[in-house]
Amino acid sequence: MERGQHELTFVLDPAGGVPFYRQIILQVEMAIADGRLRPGTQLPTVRGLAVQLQINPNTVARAYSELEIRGIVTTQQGTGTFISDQEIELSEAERDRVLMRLVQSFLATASGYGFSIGEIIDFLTRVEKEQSHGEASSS
Amino acid sequence: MERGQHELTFVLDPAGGVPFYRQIILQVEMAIADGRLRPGTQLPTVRGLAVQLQINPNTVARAYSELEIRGIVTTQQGTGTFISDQEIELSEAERDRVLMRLVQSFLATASGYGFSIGEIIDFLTRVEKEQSHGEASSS
Amino acid sequence: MERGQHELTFVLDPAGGVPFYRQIILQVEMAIADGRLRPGTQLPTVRGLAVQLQINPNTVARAYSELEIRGIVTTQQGTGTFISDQEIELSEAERDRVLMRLVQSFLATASGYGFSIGEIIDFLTRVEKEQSHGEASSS
Amino acid sequence: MERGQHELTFVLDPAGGVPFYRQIILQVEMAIADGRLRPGTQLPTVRGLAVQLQINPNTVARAYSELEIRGIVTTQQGTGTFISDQEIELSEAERDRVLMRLVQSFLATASGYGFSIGEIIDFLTRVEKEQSHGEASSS
DNA sequence: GTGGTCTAGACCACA
DNA sequence: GTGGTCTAGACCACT
Repeated sequence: MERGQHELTFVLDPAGGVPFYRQIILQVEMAIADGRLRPGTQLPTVRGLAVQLQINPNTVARAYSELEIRGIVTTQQGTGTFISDQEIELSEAERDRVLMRLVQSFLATASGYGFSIGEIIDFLTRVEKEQSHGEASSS
Repeated sequence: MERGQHELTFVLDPAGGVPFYRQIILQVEMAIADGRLRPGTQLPTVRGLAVQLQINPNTVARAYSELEIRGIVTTQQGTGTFISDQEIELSEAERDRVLMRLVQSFLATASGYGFSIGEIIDFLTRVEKEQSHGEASSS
Repeated sequence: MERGQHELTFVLDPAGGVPFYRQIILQVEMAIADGRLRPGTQLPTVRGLAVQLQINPNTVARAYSELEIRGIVTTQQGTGTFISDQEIELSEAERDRVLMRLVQSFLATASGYGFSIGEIIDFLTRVEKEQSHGEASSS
Repeated sequence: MERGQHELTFVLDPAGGVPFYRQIILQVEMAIADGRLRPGTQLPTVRGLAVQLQINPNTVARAYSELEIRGIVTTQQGTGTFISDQEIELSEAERDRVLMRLVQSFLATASGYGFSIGEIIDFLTRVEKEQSHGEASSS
């Protein structure tokens, strides 16, 4: 039985114009979002991932460094890079306000492309199902 | 689930790395595929849209010129830019890819604040209800 | 009459072990903190500052890029780098909590070095005076 | 304004780029200059301090060894590390430089959240009052 | 002209 | 072994 969503393998798409370092960042973020990467987990070493992805170590370092600035990972000189504890403690009210702002800006963008809220909800629901599916089948 | 919007409003997202001119192109294309923009309709003037979006007129001009090269719009010197008769086909997969990109970057941000997909869906559902209420009473 | 604090000139100290890019970041932050740099102001161009400081453009770019990730500056492709509008709107209660956290961690560190709160207040008061002095004398 | 603290507690700041071993060295030096650490006093064991600070024992060892090289502490095999008789002079300017560095990085962060120096001073003054109250009642 | 990305490679600092 | 900094230089994309 494959372990599915629980393994983290980075894949780069040279086409599409999305820069490598941004692809790495996105994949780390998504992996955290759906639970494949948990706080404390060590990321691949800069050099290791560079070899695996066949790219320059600087490019990996850049991705990791941006993740660190955003507080998503923590890096310890000479030790490695780890997923942070992610404690953005916000009060309930504050959380709602933040979510409101995020959603509003997202909806504005999405509706510029002609997507309706209903469509977006459908899409998210599908994504959610896939996620829980992955978790359920891998245990 | 019903699709699309009834008005055409350009929205630029400075983040995400997608260049402005490409965002404009995509939004025009999707609006045509959508039926929000019909053949013969005039697009905003270069200068007008530039002011509205707070960007350099050259950027708008570049988007329009690329749209013209693709045969999607026609420019009439001194008159304006108009949607041509050209059909635009956007497969469901195409649309999904765009939505996927939008949703991914949104989810990445939101999960950084500790919001789960479920939570976001709930929130969106609430927003949707409010909206349909608003529409119902205003029609 | 010299304009004093109102001019922004970057100075790098090769000694001291503080990396160049961090020195640049610090100087931008301090300039914002004491009002020499206001929202909307354009920073020197990457290449321009690199020449002026006699360092590699990449190093300046790195500093700017970190400032952008932190939301302190905004960069527009092909246009330049600008001080952001800095709208971190927080409720009063939230503000207090954030300040409390910042101060606590700062005090913990400072007291590790043997500084008392009184000493720190004295120091800050001196800094504040110098700032208002600068502003007053330059008008 | 009275100076210093009565207890010696090491505090590490992972941010700011100052390596751990150097932070430890500085804190020991300042504690000696301060009178919080007197000749003959035993420092925490390498292993003990490492556990307490949640860092690698090698890092503590490196700090101690550098302190020994400078003649500031003496290591007695199998017994421990002790403060030597060596006087440490820290000029006012020296102290100020350290405080300046601490305050600068703190102000940069705080001003990023929109806090002014005045506000911070007010807050610190309140904290100071509470502390002296606490001390008064507990003595 | 502006900034962005990536490479190659050197050298350093930390654990 | 780990990550961090800096350089030099190429090439691209946007305004």
